[in-house]
Amino acid sequence: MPPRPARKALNAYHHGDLRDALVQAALHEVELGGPEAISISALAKILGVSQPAPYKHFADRETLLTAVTAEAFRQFSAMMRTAIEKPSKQSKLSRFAQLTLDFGLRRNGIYRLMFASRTMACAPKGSELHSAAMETFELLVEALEAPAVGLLRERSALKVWASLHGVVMLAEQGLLTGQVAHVSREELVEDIVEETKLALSVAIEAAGKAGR
Amino acid sequence: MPPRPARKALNAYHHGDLRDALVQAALHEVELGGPEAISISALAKILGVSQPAPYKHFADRETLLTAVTAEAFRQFSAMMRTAIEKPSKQSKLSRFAQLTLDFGLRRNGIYRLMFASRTMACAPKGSELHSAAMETFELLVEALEAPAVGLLRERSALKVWASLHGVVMLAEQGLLTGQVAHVSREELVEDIVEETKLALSVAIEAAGKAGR
DNA sequence: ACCGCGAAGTTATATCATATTACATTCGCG
DNA sequence: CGCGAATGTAATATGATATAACTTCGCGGT
Repeated sequence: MPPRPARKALNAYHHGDLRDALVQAALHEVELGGPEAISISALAKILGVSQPAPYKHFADRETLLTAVTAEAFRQFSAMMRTAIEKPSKQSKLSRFAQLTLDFGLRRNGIYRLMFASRTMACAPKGSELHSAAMETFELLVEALEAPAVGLLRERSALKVWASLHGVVMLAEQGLLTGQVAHVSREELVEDIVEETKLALSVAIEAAGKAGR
Repeated sequence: MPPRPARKALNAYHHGDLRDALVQAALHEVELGGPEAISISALAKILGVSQPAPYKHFADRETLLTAVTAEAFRQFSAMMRTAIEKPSKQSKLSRFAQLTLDFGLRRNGIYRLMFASRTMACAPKGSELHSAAMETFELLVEALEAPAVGLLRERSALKVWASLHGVVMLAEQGLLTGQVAHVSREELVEDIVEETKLALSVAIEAAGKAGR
């Protein structure tokens, strides 16, 4: 999927690249106010075009949301790709996990768009959005650095993802209370990472013995 | 907190218990269409009152959403309370986990309202809503059936909750793919439960030795 | 060089939801 | 019984989504 031609501004009448500008501006809005903050008319005003102009590029608000979400996944993936390829003392999984936590809290609006909105739930398999999300998941599987024993690896990846997601959501919702509240979120995530690695290596060991 | 007086319908003019009726009707709508499906005017029409009538009971849409969410937590808690007190072959934790999964998928609209909406993120500590959510968390801690070793227990509860939440969200979003997709969600959850119990008992053992 | 088509804008407008204001009805209490 | 507070209605302002009909302009073919 080659990136859109990205034409330059043509003149005062034709914006030139309204479609892309809409997605970028929307991402910015979402970052501040979450998915529900996206308003077609507000975006049009920001970009200095008439209110119905966006409808030339997106059939409705939902369609725009979907495109924005897909773009968010691409940016997220790019960030993660960079992070896990950079040499480091920490394991790839640890970096992936910590970065996810950081992203989830710092850019919570976008995080919610990606992982907690109806938009994702409605994305049909094979859609641009669904594919972008699956690529992100593949990155996590890669970060596990486990030998390709299929099911085990995927299951571990799933559990890490699920746990990370849970920590982000609960933290954001102020539900990390009691003594747990005094443990840093980073430690909590590291805990999850270590537990996952341990469980995975034990499982692989067991699978190896059984297979022998 | 005693339940509201629940007055009977008085006459044609005064509805009698519009506030409660609004919350119940809203819950029904959310179950079908998720948090964003709540519309004040639609609810008014359904209940046969004028469009601005709801504003006598809720300052704005947000306030109504908050009340609906709190009610959802109460219903959820009541369901869980019943489930974990009923004698059964399965452990309390297992029943809690499986029921959560079931609730999260069957009544996903309400689940999202409770665990994936901005409403929760905005609830200040000490609010009716925040308290209701914390009570639910307390139930989970109880379901762990672990000796009161403080931090360890809370941390385990947190991880179970996070993982469960993640599985529900990922399942709903169609991201349980690959071979994992062929493992039933119930097995996945049981897996999480067993892993949690194991990790907790190991940790308690270790803590016991260290303390001795 | 021109012409015409289609892409990408515009203005105008319909519809609908939120929210407020001013007014009406009824409950319940002294 | 009568008065005030609670709870309803009618009317209206505001703002968002979405569509329709019209305008502008780039571009490709002749």
